[in-house]
Amino acid sequence: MEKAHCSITPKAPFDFDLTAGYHTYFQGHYGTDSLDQGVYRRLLDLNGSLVLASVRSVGSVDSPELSVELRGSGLTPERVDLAAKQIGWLLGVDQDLAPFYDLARQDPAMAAVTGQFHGLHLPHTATVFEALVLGILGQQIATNVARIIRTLLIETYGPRGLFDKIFDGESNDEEPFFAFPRPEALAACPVAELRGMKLSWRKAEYVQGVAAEFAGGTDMERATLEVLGDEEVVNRVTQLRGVGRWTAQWLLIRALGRPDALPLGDLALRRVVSRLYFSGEPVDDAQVEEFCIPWSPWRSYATVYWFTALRRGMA
DNA sequence: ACCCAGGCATTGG
DNA sequence: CCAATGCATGGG
Repeated sequence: MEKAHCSITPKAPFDFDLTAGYHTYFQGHYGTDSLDQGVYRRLLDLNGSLVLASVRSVGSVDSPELSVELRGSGLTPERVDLAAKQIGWLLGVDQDLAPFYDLARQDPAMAAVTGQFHGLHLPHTATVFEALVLGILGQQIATNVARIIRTLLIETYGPRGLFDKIFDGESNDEEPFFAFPRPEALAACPVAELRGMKLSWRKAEYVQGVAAEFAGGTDMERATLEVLGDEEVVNRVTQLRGVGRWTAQWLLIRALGRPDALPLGDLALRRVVSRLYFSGEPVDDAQVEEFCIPWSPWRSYATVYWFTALRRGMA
């Protein structure tokens, strides 16, 4: 077991606790990610070998700096660099929040939200596959139910590594960490077995199908989708069974970091827009879409900040 | 016991 | 092309 260190300089403003916390749904632990005592941890799957990254802030919101400790084997300089890139991507460190904040200033409700959550960047998933599977697992069910199901899938089929929990120290207190399941692992898993993950037949079929697509080589990897326009990405991923416009829009936000996606159909989005802007009167998707026109081309940011307000009890 | 929750595909008009 | 329906699970 080798150890290596590196540092990352996010684009300011960057609030580490908020951003890592959003990634874990403001729970100490959510699926593959944990935020504990100011340390964000994630088991990276670097070309098939497992590296535990422990990240903490050594700067401030306006002068951010992250210290990363890596543990694993084969930590060559190239792989350390790759790990740093992945951590940076997971935490969205390169995003420039300024244009969105400028727009938010014109809206009192949003100005309050961006004031409260100043420095929140939009976290990303490690892969397109991860965003798709998490999306499917989250369809139409309550977030806490989704959390149970996602965690079960990850801890059953995800690559597992045992690591000392102490940051930058040694102890005999080892703890298991999980990376997101690889496509091959889920593709090899019969639908009947996936149903044991508290999935409906339908969702088990969706997950199996998406896994088979990615295990067999696909034209939907991030490198491929990256060069396409939003619409073209949506057209392509909605070809997959189980992936509709809601999942596709969340994929644009979470897996590709697109700034202007809008997950219409999302009940929570309707609820938060209703509460913040329509005095709690119910709104439908058409009203949400119309209302969000002025937020373009920053609708992903508006969406994530509204969700944060909702999750943190501001709406 | 019910009803709803950060949808989707399928089916029937 | 729009509306209705089944689906799994856990919490209110």
